[in-house]
Amino acid sequence: MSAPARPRGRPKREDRAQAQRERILDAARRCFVEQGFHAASMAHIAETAGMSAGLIYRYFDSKNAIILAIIASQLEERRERIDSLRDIDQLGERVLELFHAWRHGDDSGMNAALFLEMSAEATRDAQIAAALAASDDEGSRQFTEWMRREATHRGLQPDDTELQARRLILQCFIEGLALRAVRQPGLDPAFIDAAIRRLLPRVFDYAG
Amino acid sequence: MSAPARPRGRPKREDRAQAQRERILDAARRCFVEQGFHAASMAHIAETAGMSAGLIYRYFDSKNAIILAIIASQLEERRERIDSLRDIDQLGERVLELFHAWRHGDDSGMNAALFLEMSAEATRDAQIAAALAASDDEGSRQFTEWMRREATHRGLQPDDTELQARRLILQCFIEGLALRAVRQPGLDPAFIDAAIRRLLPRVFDYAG
Amino acid sequence: MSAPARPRGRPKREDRAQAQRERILDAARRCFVEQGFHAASMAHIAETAGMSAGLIYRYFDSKNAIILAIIASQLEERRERIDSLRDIDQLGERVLELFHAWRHGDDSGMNAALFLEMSAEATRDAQIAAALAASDDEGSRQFTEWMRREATHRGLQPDDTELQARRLILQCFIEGLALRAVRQPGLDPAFIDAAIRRLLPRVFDYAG
Amino acid sequence: MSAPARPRGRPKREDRAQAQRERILDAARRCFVEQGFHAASMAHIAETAGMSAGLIYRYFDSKNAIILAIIASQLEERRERIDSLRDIDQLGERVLELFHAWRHGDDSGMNAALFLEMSAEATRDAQIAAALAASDDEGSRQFTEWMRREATHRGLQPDDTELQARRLILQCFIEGLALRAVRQPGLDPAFIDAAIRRLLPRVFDYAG
DNA sequence: AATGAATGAGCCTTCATTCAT
DNA sequence: TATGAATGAAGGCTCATTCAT
Repeated sequence: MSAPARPRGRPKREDRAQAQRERILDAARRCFVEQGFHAASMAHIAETAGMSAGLIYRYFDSKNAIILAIIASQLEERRERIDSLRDIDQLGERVLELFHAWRHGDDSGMNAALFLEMSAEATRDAQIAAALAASDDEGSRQFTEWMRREATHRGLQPDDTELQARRLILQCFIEGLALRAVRQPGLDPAFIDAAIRRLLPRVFDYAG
Repeated sequence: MSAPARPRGRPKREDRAQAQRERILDAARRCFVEQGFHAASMAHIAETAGMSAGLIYRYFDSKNAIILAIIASQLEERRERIDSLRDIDQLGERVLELFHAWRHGDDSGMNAALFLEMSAEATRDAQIAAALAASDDEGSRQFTEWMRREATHRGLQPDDTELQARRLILQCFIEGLALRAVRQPGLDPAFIDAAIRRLLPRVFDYAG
Repeated sequence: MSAPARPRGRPKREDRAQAQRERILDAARRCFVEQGFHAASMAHIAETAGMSAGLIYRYFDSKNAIILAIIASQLEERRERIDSLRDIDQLGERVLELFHAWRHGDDSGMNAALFLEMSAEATRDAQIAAALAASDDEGSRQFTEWMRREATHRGLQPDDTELQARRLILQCFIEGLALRAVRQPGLDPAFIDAAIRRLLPRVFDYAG
Repeated sequence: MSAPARPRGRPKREDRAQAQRERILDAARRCFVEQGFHAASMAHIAETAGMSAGLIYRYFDSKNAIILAIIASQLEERRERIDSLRDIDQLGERVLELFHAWRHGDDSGMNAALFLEMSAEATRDAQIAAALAASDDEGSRQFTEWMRREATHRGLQPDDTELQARRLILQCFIEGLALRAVRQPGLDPAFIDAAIRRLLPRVFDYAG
């Protein structure tokens, strides 16, 4: 009864450590975005985080551990993003928002270049590959569930094959937007909006 | 008979130099695919190319110059790919072929991880960004032209806005497949084929 | 009854400090044996001692001070070992016991590798060199005295030159056993026992 | 026929590489003697060798490889020392010479502190332990053979147990001298000579 | 008295690049 | 043209030591 409480008094130790970890992750994200995983040095990350290089190693075992932590945090965000997805009308907005976040980065450090690089890195790092695969699996399941609920809500009963095809199309389209965000930073969002409005009704079989 | 008949009396000098450059680029492509831009060392590239590290610098100013040259060569390939695109029925096949090449690599060293990494690199390197942007522009124009010809051939006259939306959707979908190739190397091609067969008719407004 | 009766009213302060010092020295000995002087980290010593790294510095000025203290404590042990040496028949047993202690370590942390390492360190550290030299001097004197008593007891009167030669031979043999303990950890003690039984009578001129 | 010759012309490549390796080993030996294995930095070794730190890695895989190479070279020397051992009268001289070399170092870098430290290191490094064990085995065999020849020459036929005991006594004595060389650098060689003259006849059962 | 967060110097190693041959 | 030895600048990481709490 008294254990999980401790709201008052002193959060201290644990909390501070967590704050430091966040500080490091924030700095690392910024550096990775600017320079890439390999080009960003621990010294630069430390400087960005406003601490000594050695101190980072009290909170992370290695540079690779930082990369993995960043990946984990981004996966967490994606989970929340899908979780909070309401009806189908909101989907388009959300995709557009994602494009914005990818281009400019948001508070959470979501960024398209980082997304691409970590994906490429999966080819060479088994830990990263495993983390991404696990996350993709969960994300797919989550999104498929959402699609099913949506369809039911509209009185439809699409079979699983159908749903999986829709999911793959959407997933590729959205992830393809990450590439656009990176390679065509000046791309007009209105243009993307138009494409979304054209694509979604056709994918979900309803009159746009 | 004796080779493609080099214009007589012509400087064989330049040919040799060009051959050396190709040899280096081939080796570099292979190394970059295996290890990534930054992790691949000049020594390893030289070894793969069967020459000394120093010699590479007679043909390329720096490691970065090699990266740029590889990007340029890949753009060239894309041009050819679009150029040789025939009717709309072929489009699906081609996309599937591309997915295969991305996953397993083909002779030309086309590879999804490399594609992602070079895209991410554009964020940090102006030269790369410019090269990619120029190529994307050309590719878009090329593909739009192809779509227009196709439509005309089928007795339609889609307006430009329409065509651009279609192009963006397709581009994102295809480039998104690069991410799938990298993050989900075990993905069944038949599944992708199904998605393509579902997507294309809807994008191009014809009965699949 | 209540412990060895600490002089009444005396500062228990100093006792506690002494206890802490011992705790640290014990831990350090263990770590040095396992990893060597330089490879053993203060953090590891602290952990082994069950205290924080910072606290060690309240009791020792530096890592080097710990090393010196350990050396001093081992010299003290040697003094006791020679002091308690009875007749010549016991000498062989004692040497064998020493070999065992060197190989497996005993409570006091006596260990051959540590012995060798501290000897080598004397080459580079004047303080260590001085401490070892002083101790060796005392040990030699002590042992020579013991030999003289022994001889007298058996009705002999060996001259000093004679005694010094014997001492040097024995000292080298015994210290050489430290090297064997380290380089040949599987060496059969019975074999060493045989060598001892052969050597001692010849060195001390009596019928084994 | 022509292969192994190549005395004239250009030794070049191979020879230069070997010379560089020697240069590095010499420098490393000096540094290790001065500062110990762990305390000696690659930078310092490089400086002593008159080259850049990076270059060392063209000739040795790691710092540890240098240590192993030094050990190997010292073992080689020992082999030659035993090989060239003639009659028993020479043995005493040789032991004394060894003591000198240990104290002052000779061309080959033989040095007692280094000998002790590498022995201690065997406790923690399996590769070193294996190298030393193999060498000790060979050395013992070699020396036992020499003793047998010697005995035969003098018309004796000691059994193997006998020879092994003698060998162990001598080995310990000699290796113990290494400790003396380190801990008592001012020790008078005449004194050691006396001990040797007293020990050898007793160990080999002849009238000194 | 005790903690452990924090620092900064230094370590081993790698690598793009240059240059004498 | 071609080699590969050589360099020097980092890079990731460790650790003795200090200090605020």
